[in-house]
Amino acid sequence: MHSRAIQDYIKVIFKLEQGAAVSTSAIALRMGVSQASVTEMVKKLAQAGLVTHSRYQGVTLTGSGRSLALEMIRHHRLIELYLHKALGFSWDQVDAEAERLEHVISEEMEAAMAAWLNEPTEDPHGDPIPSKDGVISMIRFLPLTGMTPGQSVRIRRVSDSDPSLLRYLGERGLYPHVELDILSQEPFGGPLLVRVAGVEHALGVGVTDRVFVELVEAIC
Amino acid sequence: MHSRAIQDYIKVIFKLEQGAAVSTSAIALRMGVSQASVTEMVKKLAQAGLVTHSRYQGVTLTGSGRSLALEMIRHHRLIELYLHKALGFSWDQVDAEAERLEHVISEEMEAAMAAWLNEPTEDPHGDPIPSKDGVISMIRFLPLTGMTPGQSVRIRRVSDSDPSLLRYLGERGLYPHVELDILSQEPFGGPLLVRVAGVEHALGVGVTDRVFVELVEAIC
DNA sequence: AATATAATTTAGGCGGGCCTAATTATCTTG
DNA sequence: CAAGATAATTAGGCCCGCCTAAATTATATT
Repeated sequence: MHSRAIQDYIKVIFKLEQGAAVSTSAIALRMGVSQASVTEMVKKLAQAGLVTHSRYQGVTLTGSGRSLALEMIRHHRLIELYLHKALGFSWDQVDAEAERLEHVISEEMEAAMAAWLNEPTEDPHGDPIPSKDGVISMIRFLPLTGMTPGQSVRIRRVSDSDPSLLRYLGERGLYPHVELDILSQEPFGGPLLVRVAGVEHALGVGVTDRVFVELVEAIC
Repeated sequence: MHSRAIQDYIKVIFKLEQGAAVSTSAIALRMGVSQASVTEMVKKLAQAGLVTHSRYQGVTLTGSGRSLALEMIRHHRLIELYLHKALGFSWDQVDAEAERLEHVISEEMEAAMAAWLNEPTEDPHGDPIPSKDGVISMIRFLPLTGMTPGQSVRIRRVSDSDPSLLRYLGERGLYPHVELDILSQEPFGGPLLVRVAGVEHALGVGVTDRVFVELVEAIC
């Protein structure tokens, strides 16, 4: 079994990997450790066959590295959704709890939660849950920043990195699958005016950059 | 926060402590580590104010050591019961899962499970669940070994140390709160004959030593 | 092409938790 | 009571995952 540290590194590498290899400094920044620690750990990961690495070039996940990452992400997002649906956690609390639980749950617990949730495909923030055999939706949604007045959009995903942003959104009913009308965009970095369930909100760029949407087909 | 290793040691010491101080060798045996490791860790526990220790004498939990032990035990047993009731785990599976989960759940998760379970006081094996403020039932039940024919008894607790024993008991409906009639005791270490829900079973001493009961008041 | 700057790696150290082997304290018994 | 047996401790090492400081390699600029 891979250590908790290894699991965390692999998850971070997966999230940073966008086609290209990942730099050690990017990993160090995201993990909050020194670059030297990353270099050292990367050697261990390569040793274990989880990544490929050539000195001074970046790091790339191997097949088994990717599998491990997806397993951890599946655990994490299933746990988030389970805590929300079964135990009444609010969506800003679930990430921290899942971060610790994801490393210790058994296959049986994963399966039991997935069954209870009816084999779900997305977590409370709209992030896709990989299937047991490692299939994950790769759909990219559009940032709310940049939508033009007159459009109707549906929220599909929200950044889960800041609990206070989640509380802010929650208080205004801005959850995945909720529809918005884009009313207007104030200039010079001003807010985006939107209408949700008949109520208007002025959303700053710090919000709209972290909310992702799809266009709603006009009903003709 | 105390490390997982510290939490495990404290739990073991609590379980071994029966009025008297606990020897390092007893801890080593139970933890499956060398005595040297125990000596070393005991120093750390004393340092942290969790135990008192004088060289070559045993170890005794302090107030905060006892609190920590009870907190871990509360986590463990709540998790066992939750997995059983909410996720359909069988009672022989819950211990292993709880052993890992008990170290990582938050206060919120503990509270949410306890509320969902309606503030329970015993786990699936009949072991008492300490309350949030550290109160735990100290009732000792009688080993089924030694009950005399003609008595009616109610199972109250079962040793959870052997999953195969739990499966054996489960297959025969021998759960806590089930009533038995003691029919006869075969001599020379022979089996105890009991009747459960109209069905007779011959239970070996390896079973009856690990099942604990209370007498059922006769209905006059 | 030469050099400054930035990224990466190596060197050497530290604490946690474990080990074996050697030593010391306590208990038991002739 | 002394000697052997047993229990507990110390000494010295190992692996993991982290650190800082120093060296090395890549890249960007002139």
